[in-house]
Amino acid sequence: MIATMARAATTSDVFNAIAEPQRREILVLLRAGERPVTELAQELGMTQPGASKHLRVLREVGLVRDRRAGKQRLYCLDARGLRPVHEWTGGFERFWNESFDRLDAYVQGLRPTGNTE
Amino acid sequence: MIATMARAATTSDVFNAIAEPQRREILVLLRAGERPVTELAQELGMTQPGASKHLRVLREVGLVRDRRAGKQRLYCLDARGLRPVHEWTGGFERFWNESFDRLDAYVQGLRPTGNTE
DNA sequence: TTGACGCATGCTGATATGGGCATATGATCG
DNA sequence: CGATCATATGCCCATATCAGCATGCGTCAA
Repeated sequence: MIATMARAATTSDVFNAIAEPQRREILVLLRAGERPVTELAQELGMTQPGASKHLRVLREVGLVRDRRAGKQRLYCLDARGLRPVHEWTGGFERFWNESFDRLDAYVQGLRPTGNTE
Repeated sequence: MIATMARAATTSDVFNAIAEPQRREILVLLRAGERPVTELAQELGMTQPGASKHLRVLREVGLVRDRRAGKQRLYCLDARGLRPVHEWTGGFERFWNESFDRLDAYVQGLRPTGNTE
């Protein structure tokens, strides 16, 4: 393993897990309660295998848990893993609240990412 | 664009930008104030080209801005882009605060009293 | 102008990823 | 047991990504 390691495995980090838009959508959907794979896949317009793969990643970082229910497997949210992310970003709160010296003016013409959900 | 698109470009999404541990470290360092590339590279134990590349990604999603200062190029934080992330994760706050009905028990590594609802 | 310095880029190699698809695995029912 | 739904996996492909290295480019000093 002198390898070059292109990137830390997505499966090992919550930050990476939620870097995927579709995985974020899954999490949002699961706020409404546990759901079987097929239903999630359908509501998000992805294939069943696709949903399963994303769910696996989410499960491996602990953001979701699964439970057997007959033939189905119900996935439910375990958002505790998101807390570190919330806190980490929170560490920058004062930097977007305080109107920087001249930062505000400087950046006036920029367009924030604005990707809210 | 018939492509299979393996993943949304990192450069287009803040979530992706902060999925990289080293980039997060850069952001943390920049809270202390603007810094030239070489200094960042040195403090984070990465090569100068490496730092430049990460800084580029951060710049393209708007998390940092740069300013010429003689031969140097000073990078400074613009954390506003982190706000959406903070808010998105915040949308899950109640899920890690409220002690779920039986979630708490369930997850604490034990079996519920057979009370499966 | 010539260097030296500071930083950005381009290129390569190894690997991680996500999507599509076919198929294995599991569980339920007749 | 065999048929069938519900999921998980394995494979392949195209692409994204990261690290290392060499090099291009702009700036400042002599």
